[in-house]
Amino acid sequence: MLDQDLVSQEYFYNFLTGKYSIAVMRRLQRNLKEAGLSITSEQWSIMYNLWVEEGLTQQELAIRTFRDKPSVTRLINNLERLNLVIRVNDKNDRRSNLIYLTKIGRKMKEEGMKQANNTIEQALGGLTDDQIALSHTTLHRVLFNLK
Amino acid sequence: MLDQDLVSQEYFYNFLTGKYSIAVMRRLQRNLKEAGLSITSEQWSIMYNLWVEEGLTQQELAIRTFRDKPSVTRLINNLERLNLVIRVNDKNDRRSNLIYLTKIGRKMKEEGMKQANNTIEQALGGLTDDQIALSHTTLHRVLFNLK
DNA sequence: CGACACAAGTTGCGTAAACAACCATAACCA
DNA sequence: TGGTTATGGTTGTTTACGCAACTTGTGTCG
Repeated sequence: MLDQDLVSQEYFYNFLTGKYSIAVMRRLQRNLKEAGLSITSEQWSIMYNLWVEEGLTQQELAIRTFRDKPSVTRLINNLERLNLVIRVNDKNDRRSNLIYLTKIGRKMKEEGMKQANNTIEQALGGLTDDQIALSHTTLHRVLFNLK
Repeated sequence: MLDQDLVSQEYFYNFLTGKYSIAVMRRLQRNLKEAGLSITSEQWSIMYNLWVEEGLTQQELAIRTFRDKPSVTRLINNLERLNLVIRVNDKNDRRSNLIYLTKIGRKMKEEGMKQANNTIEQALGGLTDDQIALSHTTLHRVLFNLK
């Protein structure tokens, strides 16, 4: 491969190294902070899934956030320390923890989603609905390919 | 915002939480490992920029990889320990370090780029050139918006 | 029933991240 | 020229990640 190919394919390599994603997550982090929510974007991703559905197992959260089990264990540890979620041992399968939001965690939903939507608007500004929809298809395929 | 909106907009929130990027970077990591290259995907992103152009400052590497200065400092530390790069103090501006590849680092280019291209092929399999080009436009805009 | 595979979660270790504070050198400009 | 500002890099702290190894509890099947 020639050097000029390296450069012309820069987009692909930016994708490989997470450049786009770093940009988006950093902005989300900043927006959350400015809104007075002291959670990280990673913690947000757990909270988001619980806002959609409570009582998920850590395993299920790992799948939905595409993180591994140890990462989820530690994210839940930190969220529990912040009094945003609690672990409830599953009576039917004592291996599992079911994760529930606390009152504070539930109350955070409104502002948390607002900042998420802000971030998305900032990221996608100037793009048409068609462009966005097509990228959706593409990224969905990427996830399917790599799963 | 209603709960069903949460779900229908799932794509956006996956983007926010870096789900796509995690998938790609993890695959790159795996491909590198299977090819016998013991570097992380983050280290790869530094090496890639040096394969394109040697003698960059850490500041310039930070901009090109969209990472902050401390991250680059530590990535270079680790790459130096692996004997893949060296810091050379700039005679003209003694604040700067110019980063050069070692022989080993240069030799790694071929296999490193091969695995990167493998990863991209795996990620984009089944997508048309048009789809890919459009996503390129979209992601480029995202970066522009958030820069 | 009991051995064995499997699944959920945790812990250990090395690496990487953001942010803030800091040092050294260079550039600016009054 | 001398003080202020800006820039390149490092260090400290907390958080997060990936992988491997481990514990505990469930399911399976001879």
